[in-house]
Amino acid sequence: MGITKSEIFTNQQNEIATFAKVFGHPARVAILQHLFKINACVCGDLVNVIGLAQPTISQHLKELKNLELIKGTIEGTSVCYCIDKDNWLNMKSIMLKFLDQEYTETDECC
Amino acid sequence: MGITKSEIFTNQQNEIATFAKVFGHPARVAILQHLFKINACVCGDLVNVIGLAQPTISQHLKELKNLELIKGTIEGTSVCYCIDKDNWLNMKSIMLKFLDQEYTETDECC
DNA sequence: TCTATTAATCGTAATATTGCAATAAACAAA
DNA sequence: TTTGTTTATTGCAATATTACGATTAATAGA
Repeated sequence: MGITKSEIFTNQQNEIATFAKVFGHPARVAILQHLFKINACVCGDLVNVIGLAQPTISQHLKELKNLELIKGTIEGTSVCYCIDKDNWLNMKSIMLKFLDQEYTETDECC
Repeated sequence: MGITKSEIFTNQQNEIATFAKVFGHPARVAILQHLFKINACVCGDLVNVIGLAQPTISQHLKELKNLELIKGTIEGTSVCYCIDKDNWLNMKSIMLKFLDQEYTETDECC
């Protein structure tokens, strides 16, 4: 039905999935990598850098803003985007708990 | 159009997005957490543990198998699933490179 | 062989996502 | 005010995802 049954999962599981989902598109990965790389705010060159239409980029930026992974400051007619460092670290710690799970190999295993 | 323009992104960006996408559903997060937790193979109790219908679980397992994050061994009438440890570590190192990007705060930043 | 058990596949409905043209909104500068 | 620049929003078409009933396939055990 295209609808995820979030209510049968824990908050932690839904949170991990929500963060992962936003990274599940290469354009959003590219946007974040660019923001890290230039090490400063981006005012408007993302459309040229990524290569998708302006409304499409704007939509991807909105999803990143919704999770507060980036923040945008209005500078005249343009908007200045950068990584929201605190929230990025918070997300990272949640994702690391998931990725770093330990698995003790046992004989029972296939 | 619902179709991702993978060709305009780097292999690395697409790879990150592909892994992230599979973690972008709480059922798959829950399946993986269960496989880590019981620390052995699971032979068929996933449907009871997760709470989704058998065809749905089977479909999620298939996606995890496609990325080789889990492997299944046939044991009589049932199938035994466990984490593919080597490939998990490989995925982890790819994801960590993305999550661990350093951001040196500068004065130019908003 | 027949029956029960388990997991995969097929088919389909409902919903979500992606992408962009067109447009709107907000502001700077002439 | 008018014009140009930049970003957000709207609306829509195409495709993807999620979920599950029905069915199939494979095998164990009676």
